[in-house]
Amino acid sequence: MIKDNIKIIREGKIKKNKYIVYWMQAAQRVENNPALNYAIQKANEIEVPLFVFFNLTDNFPDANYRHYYFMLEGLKEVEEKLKNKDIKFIIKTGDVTKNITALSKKAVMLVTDRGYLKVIREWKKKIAELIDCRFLMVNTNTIVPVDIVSDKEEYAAYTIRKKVMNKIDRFIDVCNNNYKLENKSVELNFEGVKLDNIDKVINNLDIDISAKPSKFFTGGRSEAVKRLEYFMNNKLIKYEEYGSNPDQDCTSKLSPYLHFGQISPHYIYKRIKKSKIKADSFIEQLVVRRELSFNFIYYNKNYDNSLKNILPDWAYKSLMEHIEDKREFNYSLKDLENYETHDEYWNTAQKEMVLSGYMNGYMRMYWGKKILEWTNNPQKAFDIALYLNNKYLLDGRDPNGYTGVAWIFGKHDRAWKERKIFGKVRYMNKNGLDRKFNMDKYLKKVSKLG
DNA sequence: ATCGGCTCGCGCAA
DNA sequence: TGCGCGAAGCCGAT
Repeated sequence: MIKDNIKIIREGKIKKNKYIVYWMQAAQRVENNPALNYAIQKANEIEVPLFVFFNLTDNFPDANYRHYYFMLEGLKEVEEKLKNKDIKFIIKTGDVTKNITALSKKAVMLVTDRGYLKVIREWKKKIAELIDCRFLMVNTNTIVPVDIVSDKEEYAAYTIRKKVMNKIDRFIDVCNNNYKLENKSVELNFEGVKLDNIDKVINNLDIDISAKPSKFFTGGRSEAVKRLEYFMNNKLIKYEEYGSNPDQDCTSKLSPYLHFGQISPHYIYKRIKKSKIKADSFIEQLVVRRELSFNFIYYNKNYDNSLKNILPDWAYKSLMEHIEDKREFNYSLKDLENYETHDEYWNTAQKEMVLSGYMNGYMRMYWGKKILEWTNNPQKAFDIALYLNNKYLLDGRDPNGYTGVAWIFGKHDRAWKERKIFGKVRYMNKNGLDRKFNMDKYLKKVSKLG
């Protein structure tokens, strides 16, 4: 295990006690899970049993029926896979701080995976103050840990590219699979939530049910691997040319699985490399763009709220200089949410997201640029875009999502020719879509969704 | 169809 | 200090 891949959240002696707990949160998988591996190794070394714990929190910000359903499908697979390894898996509802604190009382140490969202980091900080055993986390969801890549918020992709690419080799092998637990019997005096019936589990949660589960995505690691193999065999070779093209279907669609940690980026990277297919532009997405997103939300605590503190000065200043510019169209959240604008391409993109939980990458840019154009205040536009993004996309509430929305407003981008509303922030329009793509084909594709 | 200019600032070469 | 260049562009000139 590589030292740099582990972070001690709370020091503390390793106590003589009943068990080790792996609190699974960001890495919802059994395979290629460095945190699980670490916990198993430690349990064997100290000669204690181990169990895996998952806290099913019903007040996770912006998470709704759609997200919970996909997540629980994935957790059901985790349950089966752990059972095959004779590792006990306990899911509990309720307050995460209380639950983890209670479990820690009999724990030799507490191991968790590394989530980067503010809400997760705050949970851990709070828990660290309440417990008295050792508490550490293992990096699982990026290949290179964000603070090893860089010690500051990066300006753009070109400033982070070298920093991350030349560290991949150091971390790529942390996710091996062949760890076996030796002490298997754990005595626990409580029962966890059963996952046999996902609908029943969801009915018992107090969550927003307005976004229904996606018919086009099934959660779980095996589904993710299936998609990866299909992508490699059929799409990867064309990815560089057609990957961003809305009239093609040329992407991996692995982002929801990566979001929930159902598949490891290390595994994807290795699998792609092993295929020997030239995949520079896919690796650019998987590694450079992805690590840039994590860098942004790790070093900028305003990632979900204040444009003033998110954007480079030139972009914020420029948008503000145009705040009084007349907007030709001005839509309410309801108009947008129900895809009722004058713009058929925009409506289609929004519809794709609402119906499927996914939106084509290029259309995500166009979609966001129009929200900026049609809203009388950039901050309001940012809030609306983030709200819709997080509500409907299965990969919403992800570092990539926050970064993608910020990009619309100039983050990680450069200045362009001055124009109305946008100022120097990059502009996009319908002509660009018509020029580059067969948009009728995209419209037809989405109309088939329902 | 293709191309240059637009415009800012980081990082690196010198 | 100067220079090259950057997530996916736009627009007008040729």
